[in-house]
Amino acid sequence: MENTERERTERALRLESLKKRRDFLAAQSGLRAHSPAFVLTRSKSANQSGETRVGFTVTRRIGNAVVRNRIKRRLRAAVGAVFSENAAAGFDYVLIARRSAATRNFASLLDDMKRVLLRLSALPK
RNA sequence: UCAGACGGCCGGACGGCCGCGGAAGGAAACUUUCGAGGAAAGUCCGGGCUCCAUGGAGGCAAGGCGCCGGGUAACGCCCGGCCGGAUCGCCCGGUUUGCGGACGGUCCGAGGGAAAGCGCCGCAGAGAACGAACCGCCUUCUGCGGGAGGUAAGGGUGAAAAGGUGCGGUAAGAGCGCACCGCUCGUCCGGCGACGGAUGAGGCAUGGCAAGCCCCGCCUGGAGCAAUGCCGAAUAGGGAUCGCGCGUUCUUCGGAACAGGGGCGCCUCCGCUCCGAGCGGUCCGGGUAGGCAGCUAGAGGCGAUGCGCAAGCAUCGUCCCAGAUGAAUGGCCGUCCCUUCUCCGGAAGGACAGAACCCGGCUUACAGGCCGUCUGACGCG
Repeated sequence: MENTERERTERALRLESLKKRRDFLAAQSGLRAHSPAFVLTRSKSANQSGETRVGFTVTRRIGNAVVRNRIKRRLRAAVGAVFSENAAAGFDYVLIARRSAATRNFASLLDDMKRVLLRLSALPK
């Protein structure tokens, strides 16, 4: 069951990465904001570790292994550039990639991410 | 020079600034160094490695393989041959449409056995195989419609039609006879062998399909790195041990009497029956999450020399070249190389595709480029 799920969605890590399936599910059931290349979700409450953790979800529908790897790397690079200043500390984030994440201009990707983080902060708790 | 076929190779290059994974050094900050592919893919074969099973030999079943020799750890892979087929060139016989044979080039072939047996051979065609008569041909009979007999030369059908061509022969024909070619069998010679050559005999009915069953020969235990080994929380449960406790009295320590609690639908009495322990500490073994090992120096890469037609092998030298585990290669910039678009200033993009224990193969995907061989066209000498 877990195995087939893993095969179907294939997730990745960074910053302090999410590793457990239940952590992914928790973050995805929290707050949610959309952008052209990805969807960003954040857990409802801070985790125990106090560190900001990020996970990536790139489903098999997006493309083959090469495309999925590229998307994870680009999103990871964007997170590294933006999160330290703009993200809420201690929360779990999950980025769900869309197809255009592979080709969207990187500067636009950074703008998207800043905007989406602001929107999440503005939403009611 | 261009085009096509086949084979082999490469598959964007260099640099800068931020980051990522491993290793080494360091007390640390950090430094140094390495970091995806020819297919990493499909998981189709062959092995290494690990665990399980397994006395020896033989037989049966199932599955796989199938010309010969060599290469290899091994293979269903590779190399070199043989044979067969397709095609092109050239020569010869013959003839002038065609046909047969020899030689050479290129390509293709799951290429043992079809006079062991069974089965199948659509459509067309008379007939697709216990040697066949639709038309035709010949002989003969006739009531002129046709009948009987002979005949595989000709026509027609088909992927395939009962050895081929020619001459003789005949009523017409036929290996019926002869020559050449082909076939089968024998002998001799050459070759390790598949097989080839020569020669003799036999006129020589006995089609194709075995990636249909089958026959013959050879090979074969099973599962896989989520293998397997080690370490090992929290929580629950198991065992050992210590402390306190385990109603009262008696005891020969087995128990007995009384008291207490529960059940027999409910209340009272009586009767019967059942229950009487735990709590805390320490330690032990199994074992889950998790962690470590397996995990990368290898049938290894590169170079030289020697052997071999080649696949490849041997010797020497030299190099260390990913080891992640929600899984490391990214972002930005500059110069150059290609491709596309263009308002000629520039803009966009870089084939197929991402290691997961490791090798040898096969298959499939692949923009563009380079080299070689062959064929054709044009040009030059």
